[in-house]
Amino acid sequence: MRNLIKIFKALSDPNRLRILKMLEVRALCVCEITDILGLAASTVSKHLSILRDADLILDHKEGKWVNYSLNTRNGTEYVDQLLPLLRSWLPDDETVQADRAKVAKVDRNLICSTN
Amino acid sequence: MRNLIKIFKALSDPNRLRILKMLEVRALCVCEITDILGLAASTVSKHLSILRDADLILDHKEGKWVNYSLNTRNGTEYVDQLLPLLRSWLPDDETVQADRAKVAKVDRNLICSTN
DNA sequence: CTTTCAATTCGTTAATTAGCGAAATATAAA
DNA sequence: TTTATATTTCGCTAATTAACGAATTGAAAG
Repeated sequence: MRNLIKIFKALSDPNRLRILKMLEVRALCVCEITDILGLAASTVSKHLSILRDADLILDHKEGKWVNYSLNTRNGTEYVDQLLPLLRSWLPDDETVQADRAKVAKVDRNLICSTN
Repeated sequence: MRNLIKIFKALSDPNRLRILKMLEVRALCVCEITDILGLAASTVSKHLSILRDADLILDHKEGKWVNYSLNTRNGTEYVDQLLPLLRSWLPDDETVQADRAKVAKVDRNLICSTN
């Protein structure tokens, strides 16, 4: 019950849903997500930790970046069943579509650092 | 997005999950649920209104009682897909099992009023 | 070794939420 | 009509949470 509640809580925030829908396109680092959402980096980091604690996403370090990706096929029934559902949902949401258009264009070498 | 968030928020509380799992057994009135959860009636009423606003449950008046039931086949994709998943989850949860045992025994004519 | 920069942690604030009891509604029974 | 009872609404309090900026951590580059 605790785990399930943790997952539903993680899914109960619009910015976190936006992150998950962006990660359906491809893995992203924190500064790319921060740029697209337009939030403080610390806020995004917190959102990502909540999604990670719920086992919805995975993080893997790559140099000074941390890449986050969807935790598909992670072996826990809740996540394994919810992520495919989420993938089929919100295809026409304007915010989601705009976010995805940005994901396609974003270059982390331009976005991060040089500003 | 708004609707989906509303549903996930509704599912993010242990007492509300307990209510949904009880309603899988049969429809219940507010005082039966109140008795099983051991909360104030006003608190339970609020939980039920949150579940109803998310379209997860339905209410139908029957005399002085209000019966609540799961909103299966309600035609909205989120609820139609989530309720069956929820039904398959938490079968071994101790609290859920205890609640269901009480549901089987509860008689609203004994529980409510006469006390 | 020092600097740079992505990311995280910490402390604070504003907003949301679960809980309660008291008061208000609404229906059934007397 | 009056009384009893199931439910909801209201006002309050304690706890949780999302947001920010500042400070810290950790890896890469100079």
